Amino acid sequence: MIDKLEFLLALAREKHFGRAAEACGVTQPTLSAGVKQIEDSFGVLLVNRGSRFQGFTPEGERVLDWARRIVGDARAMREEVHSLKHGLTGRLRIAAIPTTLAMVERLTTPYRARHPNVQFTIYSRNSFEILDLLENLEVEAGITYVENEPLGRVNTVPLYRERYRLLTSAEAPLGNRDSVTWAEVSQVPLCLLTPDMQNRRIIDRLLKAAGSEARPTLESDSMILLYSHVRTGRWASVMPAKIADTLGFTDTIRAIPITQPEAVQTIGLVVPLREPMTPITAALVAEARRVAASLDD
Amino acid sequence: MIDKLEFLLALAREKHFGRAAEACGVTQPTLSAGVKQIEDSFGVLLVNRGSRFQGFTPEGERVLDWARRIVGDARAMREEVHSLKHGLTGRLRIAAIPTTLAMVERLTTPYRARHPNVQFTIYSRNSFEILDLLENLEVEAGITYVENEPLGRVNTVPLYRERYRLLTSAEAPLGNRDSVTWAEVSQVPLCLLTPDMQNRRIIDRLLKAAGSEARPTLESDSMILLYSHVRTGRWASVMPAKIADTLGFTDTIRAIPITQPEAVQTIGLVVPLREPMTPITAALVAEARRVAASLDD
DNA sequence: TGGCACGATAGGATTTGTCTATCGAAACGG
DNA sequence: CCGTTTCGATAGACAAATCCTATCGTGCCA
Repeated sequence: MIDKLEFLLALAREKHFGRAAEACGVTQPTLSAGVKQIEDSFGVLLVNRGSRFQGFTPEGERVLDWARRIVGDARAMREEVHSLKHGLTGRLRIAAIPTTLAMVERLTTPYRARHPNVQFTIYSRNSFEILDLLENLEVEAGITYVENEPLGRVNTVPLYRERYRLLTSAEAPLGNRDSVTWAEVSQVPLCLLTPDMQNRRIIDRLLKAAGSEARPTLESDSMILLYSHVRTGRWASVMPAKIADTLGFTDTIRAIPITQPEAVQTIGLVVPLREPMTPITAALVAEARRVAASLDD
Repeated sequence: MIDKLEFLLALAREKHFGRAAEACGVTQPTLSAGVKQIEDSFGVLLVNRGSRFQGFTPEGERVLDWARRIVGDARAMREEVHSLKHGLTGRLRIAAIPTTLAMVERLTTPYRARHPNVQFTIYSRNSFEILDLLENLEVEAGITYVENEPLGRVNTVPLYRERYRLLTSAEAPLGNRDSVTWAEVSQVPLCLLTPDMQNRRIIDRLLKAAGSEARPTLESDSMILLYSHVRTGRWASVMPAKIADTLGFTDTIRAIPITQPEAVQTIGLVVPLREPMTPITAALVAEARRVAASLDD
């Protein structure tokens, strides 16, 4: 029964019987039969199909919702029992928005010290994708903005507040200032994240509020790419203070606070709303609570 | 998998492999094998056995906790899908403490008017048993005291406040009074519920606070038995006002308010803490919310 | 109108589940 | 102290389910 529900989850993820089957480690006929069997047992069609996958029926969506919960609970059960015997082991998967990647180490390092047998997988994703991964049980936790956009059925642990800096060469215009306004920043050609990132949307909003538009000379979904450009001293960018502090720049690069308005966004850990949490997740939440105080200065 | 978890729940309930098997509609070897299989798949012993059932291991208790949730969710899923197609059907099982039995009709009558295809099963149980039945998914809802003793993982909907009356013949001592004190009540021989009932414990406590002891001439766990005795006019009792009003007594029986202290206990509907609730349970909660206002006068 | 992608179906091998019958250990009763 | 009973485990046979390979049918697209 639970296996069949996993079939449904895979199908929702892949939107394709063949790939879903592969993801479950079975053949396509097996997955088809499994889905059909659930449908028969409920007496309701769950998947609309006409020679190819066409999404779920309303009943299917409801079943999917329950399936996520039941499968998640079943995994949590296994994990908890296992950890009672062997301590914390397994894999902790986290999805984080790019601007937070440099601080993930602040969580993983003490976590690993406490639980050396846990392996990590960290994905760099935008905030929508993170919620999707959480929903579909593909990650145990996310790190993203926690107060702007609606999050869904999750628990959040605030980690720190993000403040913004203009990163630019000391020689460049504005390079000698102690603080700049968003209006001034908007006049500078910037390296920014792509617009699918919430950080970029926030910056766009702030610039617009200052009466201007963002004029990025360079966009990327990779922080390391932006970072490497800024390091040359020939490109400017707006980044969270935390990144600038963590990565460290050369002397010729200045990180200038941006005021008017002093924009503050709360970054937090996001975990599925499950009671109780899996041991691996619970340990991460505990770590986040500990770390939060020291992060937010 | 889910079937095996049901085996575990049955075993926890019956504390006996044979009876648990019977409850699941399988033979004892089948249930034994099912339990063993879960143990093997987890690599942990869940049940202590030495020629007979000796309870669960700590790991077993944790698994049991998850099993209750998973099995409950699986049932809720089935029920919800079914109700999407056929409207509300099935059986609604409620366990209520005896003193509330006379008012259950106030819930079931409007419920049935709205959902004529739902069948009811109502159990008369004490408050501990009710929580046990809820925990083990053997009833969908309970009706009991909601603020005194700890309840566990449940949602509550207050229904009404219980006040106490001395039921006695007009000819008897105190029979001509407009109100009596608990101290006075303690002097009268009473018909009361047995001490496993919370109502009885509350009355005992009130009498003790008034400096006396309960001196029941007759104890029973059945309200109809107490009621029939009191109706003769030859026995006295302390009952909630709601009962006296609902059942109606002959002219010669008086229901005298008991003061000092004016004792008030909140009675409420109790349902498992599940999100979302099963449709049948959700409808009951909705009914309870509607009825609560009109009940509490 | 072929070619192709995708899901359904058929048939057969394997695994899993369940039953009856029986065993062995512990508890019970005289 | 020794039969008797109770309870759960085990063995073996049978039935049911699951899963695979191979193939079919349909709609889509060039």
